[in-house]
Amino acid sequence: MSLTNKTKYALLGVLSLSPMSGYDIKKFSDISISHFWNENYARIYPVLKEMEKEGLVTKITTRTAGRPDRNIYSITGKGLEELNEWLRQPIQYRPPREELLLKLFFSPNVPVENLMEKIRAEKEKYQKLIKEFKRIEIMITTDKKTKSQKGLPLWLTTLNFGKCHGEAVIKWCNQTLKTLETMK
Amino acid sequence: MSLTNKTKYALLGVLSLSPMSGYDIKKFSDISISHFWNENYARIYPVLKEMEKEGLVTKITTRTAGRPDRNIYSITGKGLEELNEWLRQPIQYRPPREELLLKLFFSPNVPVENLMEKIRAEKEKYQKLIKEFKRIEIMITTDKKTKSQKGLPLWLTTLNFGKCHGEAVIKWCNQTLKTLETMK
DNA sequence: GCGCCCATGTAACTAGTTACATGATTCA
DNA sequence: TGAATCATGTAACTAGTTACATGGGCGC
Repeated sequence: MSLTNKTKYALLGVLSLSPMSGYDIKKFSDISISHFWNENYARIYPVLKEMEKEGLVTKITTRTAGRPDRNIYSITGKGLEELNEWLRQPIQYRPPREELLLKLFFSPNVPVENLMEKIRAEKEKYQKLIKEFKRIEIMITTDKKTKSQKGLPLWLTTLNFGKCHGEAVIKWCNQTLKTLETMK
Repeated sequence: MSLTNKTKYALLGVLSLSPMSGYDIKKFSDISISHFWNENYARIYPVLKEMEKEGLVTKITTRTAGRPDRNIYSITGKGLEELNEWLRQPIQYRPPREELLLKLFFSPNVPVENLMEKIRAEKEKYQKLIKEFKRIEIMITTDKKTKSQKGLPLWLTTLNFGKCHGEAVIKWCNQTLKTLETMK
């Protein structure tokens, strides 16, 4: 157990909900966890293969006429164990890389209007995101498939994180725009 | 101009404040920008060499008895130009990877107490950080060397980001702890 | 006819981390 | 006496991105 290959655990997490192909995993993660976690095909396919070797998942290939074959992966008992073991471990934080703050920090000679442009873009980005989070919240608390799922309270918790975080960023943007205004 | 090698721009940014050795850059960034940007020696030294080749910095080696040689790098006109060009570009966002949220999302079968432990740790982490930010704010607005610097208002802005963000996380932690309490 | 969707994958690359090596000096 | 600081660097590795290749089906 390495604990460092996070892609592995993300895939195990998705497969713990339902058996899926690599393609399905990508689509599912794009609509469910992409606001806080991202995976792409170039990682998904090789890692699925590795996991099969390790006995964490099993593969069944299905054929449909006129469609490419699908490799459906199911999580095994061993996979569930490894996932749960990882879930219980404390969070490992990675060094932050906030490009916006890095740029701001070194920008005393950049025209204030350019900085304000960036802050406005940031604000708009989060305004849209918050709307998106609200839409998702309504969707998953309404949809029959999701609203009775055991995971729902925790899913709402991750959405709430997005909301709190977004509101904080917008607040900061407003304060920063005021500060920049005085620097004109 | 690649725009993708962010380490390069971080180093140019630091060197735009003052000529420094790789070692100095590391120490400086650890105390000034490490809360939102991190660099380590294994990147700093090779990137400084590349930048010298590109004519973005120049190197002077100084000797002091009983000390290792120091390679002092100074930013050139070309380096300043490239830095400023980059600073004006819009922010490039990287795909998020929030391990805490990823774990939460897939944790319906993890004991609630374990989840609360994680949230409490997160809350404590940010409480400490906010204290640290306050300390830094007092320091840089008091210290003679920093308080009259042109960059000060922007530095305070990055600190304020940390404060807003930290407060939001703590708020979310409190709400989440309440939710988890009802799931016991 | 064009472009998107389905579906799997590889190659080549860039970014970033960890561990190691050296060796004198200073401080507890 | 042992740990930390000064100072530079390399090797080996892991993580992650971008671009490419394949080829039928389907909607506009």
